[in-house]
Amino acid sequence: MKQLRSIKGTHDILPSESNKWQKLEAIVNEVCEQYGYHEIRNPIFEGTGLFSRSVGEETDIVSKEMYSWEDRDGTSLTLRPELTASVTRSFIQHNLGSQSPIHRLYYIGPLFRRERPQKGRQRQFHQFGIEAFGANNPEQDAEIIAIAWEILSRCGLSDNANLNINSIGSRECRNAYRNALKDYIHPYLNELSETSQHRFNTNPLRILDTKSEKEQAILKDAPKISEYHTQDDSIHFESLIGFLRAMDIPFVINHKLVRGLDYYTRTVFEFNSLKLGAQDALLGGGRYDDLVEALGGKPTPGIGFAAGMERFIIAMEESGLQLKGATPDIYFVCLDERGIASTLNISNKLRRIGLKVVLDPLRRSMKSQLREANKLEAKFALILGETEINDNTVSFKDLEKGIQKTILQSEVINFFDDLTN
RNA sequence: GUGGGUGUAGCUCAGCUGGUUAGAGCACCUGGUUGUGGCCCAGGAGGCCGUGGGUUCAAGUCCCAUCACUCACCCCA
Repeated sequence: MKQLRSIKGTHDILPSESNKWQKLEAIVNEVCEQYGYHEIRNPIFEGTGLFSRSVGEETDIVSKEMYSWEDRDGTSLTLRPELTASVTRSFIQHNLGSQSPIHRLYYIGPLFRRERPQKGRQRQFHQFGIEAFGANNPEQDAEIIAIAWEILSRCGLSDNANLNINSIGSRECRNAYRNALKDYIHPYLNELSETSQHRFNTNPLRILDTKSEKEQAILKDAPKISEYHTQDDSIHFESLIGFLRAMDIPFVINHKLVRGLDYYTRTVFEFNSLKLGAQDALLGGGRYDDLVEALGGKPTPGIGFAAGMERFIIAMEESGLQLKGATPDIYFVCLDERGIASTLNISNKLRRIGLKVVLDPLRRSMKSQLREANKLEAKFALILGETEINDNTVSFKDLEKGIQKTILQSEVINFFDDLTN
């Protein structure tokens, strides 16, 4: 039989890694709550239409990367390839907008895209992200970016990440700009790559972030989207820039930053890591003022970001982060079958006063058990053997200092209470 | 989907131009007198050399195929 292994592009997060994940999740939870954002948990799969309508039929994500299948009743279902669509669906479905004018949400969870795996890119991967519905003022944009910056900082990544921001304007701005850009590109159309030629018709703005040097050269003198901003677009963007400066968040304005999902309006931004390979986008997001309405809700502005957790973890490791898992306070060494019941009983009482207690279910020798205690970096050992059983005592050993003493079994809890206070 | 690189023990790797029972370090297990960890010492376990074909007296080593992993294109977080 062929050896069982995880599916291509999926991976197991083993205990040696999971402490990093827990650390990252703890930072996300803490920072989001500090800003008044609350967690939302959505289903892993949704109706396929949700994503084609929000993310965009022509995007790569929808057109070639989704895991979709037909359910038994014939409806098309899809493993979620991103979360803004789900959160927005949820926002509309539960009519959250009428419960309060502002909704600030965050999420952590797995996503699925059928891409060729490489460093920082998996088929099942994880993102955390936030979404704020209801406010179209630039201070909301600033708050979103500030949260991103704060999380990056607490993960030790802010020194090695660049923030790029741009405004792709409102709908009327983009319509005008799209025409101007097409007029500019049209004479060079034959020199463009096949994908760019295709995008010329489907989504010409995407041509802007091509990596092809030849195409970049052609685009050098292309019109800038900022020249087509409406007055409100300009005010919004300028205000945001002022707010970012006020918060000392460093950024670069990148006129060519356009993002791959169709629902963005006005502010778009991206944090790129210097510590990653080709997949260097750590976190990206933007405003989506038309999305709620497009999915059938009342017109409601929104803005959010999503961050790649695998990429965060890699970048944190590259930055030299060493995280130790939790180590036991006490390793309970039991040397006699008659003592097992007492060992279990005392251990539970110790755990109830908040201590981490580990014991050996293999009935191994003293030497083996203490070696294990040492390996686990336990602070103390408790030893229960024949003599202790006869005396109703237990031996206490400080494994760092090597000091040992005998205490009555009835006094163990008090002893540790005193010791740890 | 398209390229490049790599597949030998749990991990990191060695194995010269094909030649006996395939090695090291780390990790793991057990011991080093009655019940005491780290260091040290001794021993042990663990490999169909990714898989399938081929060439050869002989293949971990050469050839072909295939699969997997990986990096890059692409895409994005």
